Amino acid sequence: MDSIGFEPHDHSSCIHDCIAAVDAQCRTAGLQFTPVRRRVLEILLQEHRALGAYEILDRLREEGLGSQPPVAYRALDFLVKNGFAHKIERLNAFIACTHPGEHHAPVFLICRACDAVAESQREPTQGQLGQAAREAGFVIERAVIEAEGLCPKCQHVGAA
Amino acid sequence: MDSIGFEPHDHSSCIHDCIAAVDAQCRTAGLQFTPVRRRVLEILLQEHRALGAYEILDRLREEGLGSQPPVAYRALDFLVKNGFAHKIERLNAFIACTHPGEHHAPVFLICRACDAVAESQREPTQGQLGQAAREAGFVIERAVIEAEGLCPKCQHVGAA
DNA sequence: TGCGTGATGTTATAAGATTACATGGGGCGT
DNA sequence: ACGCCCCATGTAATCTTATAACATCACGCA
Repeated sequence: MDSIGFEPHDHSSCIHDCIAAVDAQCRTAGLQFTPVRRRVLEILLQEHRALGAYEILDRLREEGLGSQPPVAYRALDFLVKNGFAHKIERLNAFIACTHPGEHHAPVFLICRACDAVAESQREPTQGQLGQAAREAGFVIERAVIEAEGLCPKCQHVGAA
Repeated sequence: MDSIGFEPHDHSSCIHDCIAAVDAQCRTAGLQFTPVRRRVLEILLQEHRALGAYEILDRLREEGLGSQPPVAYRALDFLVKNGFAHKIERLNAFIACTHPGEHHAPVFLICRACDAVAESQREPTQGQLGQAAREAGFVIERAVIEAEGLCPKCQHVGAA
């Protein structure tokens, strides 16, 4: 799994590896990786784009795994809280983490043309955000960093 | 008006100055700074925190300036599009810009205890986000950078 | 067995945002 | 003055996103 998500890669093994990693982590952390939670993560992993909660819910419904919003939101809460998925605030949508379990300070690059989302990692307390916070005497606990623009592929297509 | 919003300051003059600055800018840019738009900006300026669209709508309603959601959303769209206000994605809420008209790459520091929001400016193409984008071949058009944590004042109160 | 904890099922509703269509007022060319 | 266009506004309806509240179930454990 690479840190940048725009390159082609072996997707089915990427899915399998992620599930296995999360499964192992849940075991050691004493967390219940239940069928719904696992399935939601699989659904998210099938795309390198963000899915809305209701999009996920639709798929769960088709599979008979639950039909009401709280089912999807609860699974997503679990995944997000434990760092297995992230919420993209800009899109009100969710995406699987590409570095499950690693120390977390995600940065997202969102392509406005093809909706692909790449996740990268940065130290939030360094760099310009950290500097702004230090100047203000502000203590950062979490940071949302989401850039919107064009991925390499889409820069060369319509070239809007 | 300072670039960091946690210090005490002369708030009524800050409001007045902002409105005057925006008014002048609208004049030169040929934009209509209508009563609803002006009032919404005033409402936002009265607080150094983000307000939801419906919170704003409630105040407009009390004043007889409009009662349906589109009234508030349209005014907010105008203000955001022209850089006089910003949307805080993390909160689904809006805040007046503290640097109206200046070249814009805002960074927000959101206090989770008192809800104060400070706005600072950074060059988005520099720093860690820019670096991540460059590595990925991604072209940034807009960036959402919102840090959540504790402002100086709240660090010394309950000390959660 | 009985209890507590955490996951699920289900109903209802809150909160945030947009679509669509009707109305009105100001500037401008004729 | 007239008609026209553009932009802003008024309003109803609807859609999307998210949560509250409460019942039930399964498991581990005293």
